[in-house]
Amino acid sequence: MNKPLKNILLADVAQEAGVSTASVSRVLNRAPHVSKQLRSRVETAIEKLGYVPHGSARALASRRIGAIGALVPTLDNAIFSTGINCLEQRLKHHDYRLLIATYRYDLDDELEALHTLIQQGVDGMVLIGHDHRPSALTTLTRRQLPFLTCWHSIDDANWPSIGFDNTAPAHALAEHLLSLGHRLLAVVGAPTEGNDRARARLQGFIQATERAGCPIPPERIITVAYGIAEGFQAFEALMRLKPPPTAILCGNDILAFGVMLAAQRAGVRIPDDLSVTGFDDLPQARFMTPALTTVAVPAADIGHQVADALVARIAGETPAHRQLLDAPLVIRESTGPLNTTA
Amino acid sequence: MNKPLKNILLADVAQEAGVSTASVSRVLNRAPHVSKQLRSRVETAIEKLGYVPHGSARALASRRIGAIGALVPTLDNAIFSTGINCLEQRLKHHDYRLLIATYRYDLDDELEALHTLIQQGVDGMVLIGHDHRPSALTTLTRRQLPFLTCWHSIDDANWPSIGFDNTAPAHALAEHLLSLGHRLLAVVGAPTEGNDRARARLQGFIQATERAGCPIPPERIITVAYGIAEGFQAFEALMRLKPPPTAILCGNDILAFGVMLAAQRAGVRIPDDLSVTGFDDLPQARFMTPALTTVAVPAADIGHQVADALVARIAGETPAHRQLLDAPLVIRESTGPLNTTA
DNA sequence: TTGTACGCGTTATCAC
DNA sequence: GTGATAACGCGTACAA
Repeated sequence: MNKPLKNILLADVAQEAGVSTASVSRVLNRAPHVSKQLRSRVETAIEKLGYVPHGSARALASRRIGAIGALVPTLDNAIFSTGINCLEQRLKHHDYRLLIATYRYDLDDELEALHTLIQQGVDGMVLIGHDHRPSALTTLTRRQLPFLTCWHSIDDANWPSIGFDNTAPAHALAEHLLSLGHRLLAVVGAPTEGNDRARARLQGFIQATERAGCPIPPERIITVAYGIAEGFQAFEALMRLKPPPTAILCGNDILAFGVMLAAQRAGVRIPDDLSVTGFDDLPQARFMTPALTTVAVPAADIGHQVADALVARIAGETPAHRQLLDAPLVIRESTGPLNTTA
Repeated sequence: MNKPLKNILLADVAQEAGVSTASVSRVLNRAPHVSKQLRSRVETAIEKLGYVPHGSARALASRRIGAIGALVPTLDNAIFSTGINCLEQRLKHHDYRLLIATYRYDLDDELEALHTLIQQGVDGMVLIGHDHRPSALTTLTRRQLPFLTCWHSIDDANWPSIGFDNTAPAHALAEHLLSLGHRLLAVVGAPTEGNDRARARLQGFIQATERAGCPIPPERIITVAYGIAEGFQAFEALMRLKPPPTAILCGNDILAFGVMLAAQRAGVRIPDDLSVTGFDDLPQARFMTPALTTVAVPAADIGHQVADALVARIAGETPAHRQLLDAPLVIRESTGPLNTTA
């Protein structure tokens, strides 16, 4: 059963089938102008010998590796892993593999990982967001490597993108709270350094409140790392303020869950005593008690569309430079009118 | 700034530095017996020309691609994405890239993906669990490809592994409930086909209850897909039973969250009216109200250790064939004594 | 439609 | 220590 100490090469298949190596290669690559008989003879030879093409040799000769690279801040964030999951599945349909690198929101690490992936010879690259080291762009364009950014909506001639507006829904969320009568708002956001999405959301919150003549003072805007525990602690910090906020805008659902769970522990009723909003619409959001008001981020769609568009670019096509997906507000029960009887 | 229409090759570097291509290659690969001066001359030439090694050519000549493959059921499961995240980070330290393929618990897909990754030329392979098509093993061993399985504890001479016991903690969880006086137990488990971990956990539940003389009848063991919504619905189905269970054992934390949130909605108090257990210890678990009793799965550790061990195997070493990590019970507040006053 | 022969960019095996 | 040069395994003009 344990056959090949010596590897079986394309040449062996050619010999077995009694044809040239070029013909075998043609069969392998579904080239046109191959007679039925030749094809079947080659195929049986491949079957018989258990031949498997050598990826690297193939890549070297064809200048195509059959894999694309993805640079992701982290996979330890449900919304990213969902997107990547879809991206990979879709790429598989196009017969592309996925090479992943994470950089934990450190743009220098991202740049380094970019170089590594390019060196590996990826046929295309996916990056998250709009914040990158300038030299990333230089590298990408100089190499003429097809690439795409996602998760943001910034209109930039240099960076083709498939994403959604982070600011507008954030703005709408804040307006929603204001319209419910809330004036004592607070924000629990993710760190904005190297993270344009977090920045865009924060700006949405700030703009809406300033425009309404009720700006959020800096001490009511706190920045914490991604995590339930972080949201939990943020709630505690905010509720120590005098007076405590009547509504908390969170930069993402996980932080919102942390806030909600902390409130539950503290006996603070949502939305009666406190309104809370998230951003992402993770599966949990609608099952929380109360169900979380949030923004539905099209993570799966992005994964699919990025795969399609990037493959198209690799094939030499030029799909839309910028593509905007919908990220609708989902108003649920975690937000309610200001309780004036309290 | 946009230099190379013509790619810069190793030969160009050699010429620029006035040395042979062999020497450049030696410098690149940190080979011994290279004089300081030659090294620095080559390095400045590389710098000056902005040379980047060609991965495929390198792989072809060296028979080493610098990437390992991972076959994962899905990334859309926090516990896997956490593990993969750590795996990737650790691999990076060893200067290896990560090629990912998902198969949605379909073992035929897994086998196909295995072939694809092998064809890509990965230097090693990571698989989840012990359930695989037999021919996967044949392929792996015939190719003499270093590989490792994880997340399970099955002692099998064919499959080296780094994992944890799924059965014992499940057993302990059930015993914990029994010791609290519960006799009307129910199980919400994940599909067991092609998933030895789910099967092992289920067996733990069943064994413990049978041994205690209080077996769980089949209609109280329901199988649902991974997801909050699925757990939610499972709760509703189980509570329609006459009599309803007083404790529910869930196959993973996400299902448990679904059950808890459904209970909350239904006004069923946990643990007073119903005890609930999970499995995984996701970050949320300790923040739920009440905090979830569960089993802490060492996802991050597995990621790290798998990376180290696989790299060691690739380097020709033979680390432990089977390595067991701890998966401790975490008793929190979602389980309590049987309420006899109800 | 099929075959020949060369090129892809490195690494590795020799000599020196 | 360093330099020629032959692999590495396949794709693809070009010729037939």
